[in-house]
Amino acid sequence: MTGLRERKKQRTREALIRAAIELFIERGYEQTTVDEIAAAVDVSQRTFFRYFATKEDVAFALHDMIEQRFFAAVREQPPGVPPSQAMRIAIESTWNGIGASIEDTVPVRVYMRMWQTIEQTPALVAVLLRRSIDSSERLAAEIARREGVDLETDPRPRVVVAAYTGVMQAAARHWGTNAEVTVDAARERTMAYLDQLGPSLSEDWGTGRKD
Amino acid sequence: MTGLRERKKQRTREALIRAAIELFIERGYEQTTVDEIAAAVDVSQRTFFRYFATKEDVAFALHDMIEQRFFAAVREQPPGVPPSQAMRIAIESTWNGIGASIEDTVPVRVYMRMWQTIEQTPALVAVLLRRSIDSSERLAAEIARREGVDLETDPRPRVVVAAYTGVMQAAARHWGTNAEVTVDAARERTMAYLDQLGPSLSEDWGTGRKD
DNA sequence: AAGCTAATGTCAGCAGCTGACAAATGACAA
DNA sequence: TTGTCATTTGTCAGCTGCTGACATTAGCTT
Repeated sequence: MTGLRERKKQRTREALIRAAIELFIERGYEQTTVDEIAAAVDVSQRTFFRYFATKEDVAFALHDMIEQRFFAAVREQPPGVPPSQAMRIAIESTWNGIGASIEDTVPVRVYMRMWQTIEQTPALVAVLLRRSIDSSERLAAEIARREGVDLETDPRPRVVVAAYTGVMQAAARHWGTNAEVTVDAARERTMAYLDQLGPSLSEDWGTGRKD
Repeated sequence: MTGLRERKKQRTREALIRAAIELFIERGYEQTTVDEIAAAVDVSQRTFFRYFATKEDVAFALHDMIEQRFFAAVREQPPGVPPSQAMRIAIESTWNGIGASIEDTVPVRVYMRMWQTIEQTPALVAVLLRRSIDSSERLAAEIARREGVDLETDPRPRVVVAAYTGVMQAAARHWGTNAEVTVDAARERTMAYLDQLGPSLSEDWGTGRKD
């Protein structure tokens, strides 16, 4: 189907991802040199940087694949489903299909461990959040399209998206710092947090306030 | 009052901040080398790194001062004020007192321009967001304390904070990319976004949806 | 004035990343 | 099959952010 050249490139790319993630998990992101990753795949350092613009990029390769699925899930929601619900459903379905997204490259357990490595590495957390801005913008555009409102004049698309991604990030942070997380646990935690969004904004939390 | 040594250090520090920010605004963050900043203050590069651990840190020096004020404003809110309202008030009051926070070091207009530089520099955006995680955590702790709930078992403190900071970041992003922003405009934009939080989460946006 | 300590300078070196050019390796046609 | 062409890879040299080690300077103390 595709030429030998294409396939070879694809293989090199996946090999770099696997080698990098293995090393990152094993000895930490900052403790791993690009030279080491390149050496593990028997490729020059310069070649690594031709596949990935930065060392960070290879750390997010799996994440990128999964995110693609999420967007597809949002687009699949029939019109009429309100924004917050569409996002909720897409989030849940992405969690459920996470295996299908990456299993060709790496088992899911490896992804979960890489995720923890990300959460525990400040430099990677920074990059993660930066990337989520771009995603948020794209997502807001999709919501605006669905609802037939103008993204430039109506703040609501960006606001819902901001609130949701903010809450999701908080959830991810929470389970990302615990030991040995399963997909199920992560999904549950995420959904639980989302369910709290409405109640948390209400005036009265209805608990014994100490004043 | 304080020794000559102390004062000299303080002066060096402020000189570095001023020089750095001037250069960042003028020719961009990435286009400015640490050597240039150090040279502008007539100090060795090594000395720069003794004042600021990273080049990024000096870019956020002003931001840090203002954030301190924000936390003070939150703590000043009397008990009984619900979390979302306390945050709202503190945000507004921080905007109003922004001059008092930094005017000793740099005029407010310079801060606004530096802010735009940050927003337009992906690497700095990343750092900004990473820092906001730490702030969020501290803020959630403060909210939990005010409301007398347990931060570890009750997700609501982190969820409100996440929603609020998510929305604020979206607002900042919006005005941070426009040309020549005033404090007033920025504050208005921020508050407008926050006001949309509730409505945006409601099921029906009540607009002509095209389906 | 002498001695102590904190701040600064100098230098050497590592890691991430890039440009330039040469070498190797698939693709494709004669 | 071979020769040409385009793409990919390797090599090398160099810049920038950042750090450790050690020498030097400058403020503080008695």
